[in-house]
Amino acid sequence: MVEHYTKSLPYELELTSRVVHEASTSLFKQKNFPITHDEFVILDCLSIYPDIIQIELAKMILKGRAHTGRFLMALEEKGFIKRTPAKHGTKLIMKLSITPEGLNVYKKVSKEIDRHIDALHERLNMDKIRILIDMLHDIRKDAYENFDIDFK
Amino acid sequence: MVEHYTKSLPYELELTSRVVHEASTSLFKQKNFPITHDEFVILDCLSIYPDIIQIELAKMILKGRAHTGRFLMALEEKGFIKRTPAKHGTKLIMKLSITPEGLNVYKKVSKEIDRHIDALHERLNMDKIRILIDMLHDIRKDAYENFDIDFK
DNA sequence: TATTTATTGTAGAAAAATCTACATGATACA
DNA sequence: TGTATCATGTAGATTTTTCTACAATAAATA
Repeated sequence: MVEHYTKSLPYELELTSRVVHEASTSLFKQKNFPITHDEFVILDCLSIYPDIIQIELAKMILKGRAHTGRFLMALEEKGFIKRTPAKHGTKLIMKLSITPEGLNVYKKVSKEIDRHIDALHERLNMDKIRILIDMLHDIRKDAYENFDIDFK
Repeated sequence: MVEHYTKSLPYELELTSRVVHEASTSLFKQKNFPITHDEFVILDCLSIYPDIIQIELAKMILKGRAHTGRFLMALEEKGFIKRTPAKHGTKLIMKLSITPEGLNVYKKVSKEIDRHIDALHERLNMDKIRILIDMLHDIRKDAYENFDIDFK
């Protein structure tokens, strides 16, 4: 039994996430990347799922639909993605695609971030990381089952 | 090596933390607790470290000093804590103490939260949790060593 | 054909989180 | 004694995040 909330796993997660977020922000600022951390996440998603639709993207990054739209707007204004009408099965959707400039930026930022993640992996041992990530999935599953969570 | 940032441990942490945060918010709302999640965290810290000073508290919860002051203001307005001048070694500081009403609320909320944390523990196995928490500490340590992080 | 549903764009407002700045009182120290 | 430092209180502004709302378009369906 854990005595205090601030020593519990959920709170430790919160703290760690905040620190990691701060580290990220600091890196993006220091390196003067032309995108934000959130925008990078979107580029990463698009590079994995080239055919993802906006609603799915929103679910994936756990942001609201409108909010996600804003990120996309910003990315498009910067010329890093394009939104073009396309067929998705029978439905018409806006296909999100990374532009060549977007891909450049994405690769540049990725490279930098990979360096840090690799360093982390060297410290932490890959098997444990695998276990950890599985646990994180469990925790999320648990939360979704027991609480009313939606991210609209 | 992890191929994509959104599959990496740092990002998984971020996602999980967001979900947990949402779950928390949902619980506090549903149960109509008279404090917010952040305020609960502060009560928890105070119950562990009754002699903590504001600056240390701020560091502990990873918020800025002024921001922390605001939380304390709110808690004091609600009558859940008191701030009284006191000696801290040779220095004069404001001693933060939980009022009886504050303690009641803290206990009530704790009890509810413990139920959920216990449930999580049943699913996750205590040894693994220990390992996980240690890893989280490592990750934070890593971040502090490699980035310029301060939370002012 | 008329209505409903799905996907998206985008503005505006609101809420939450954070930062900057200044002030106070007291001790430390040069 | 004068200056620096520490811990604090608190206002105001800014930034970030999120939500609400409305509009448009096209496909599904009744």
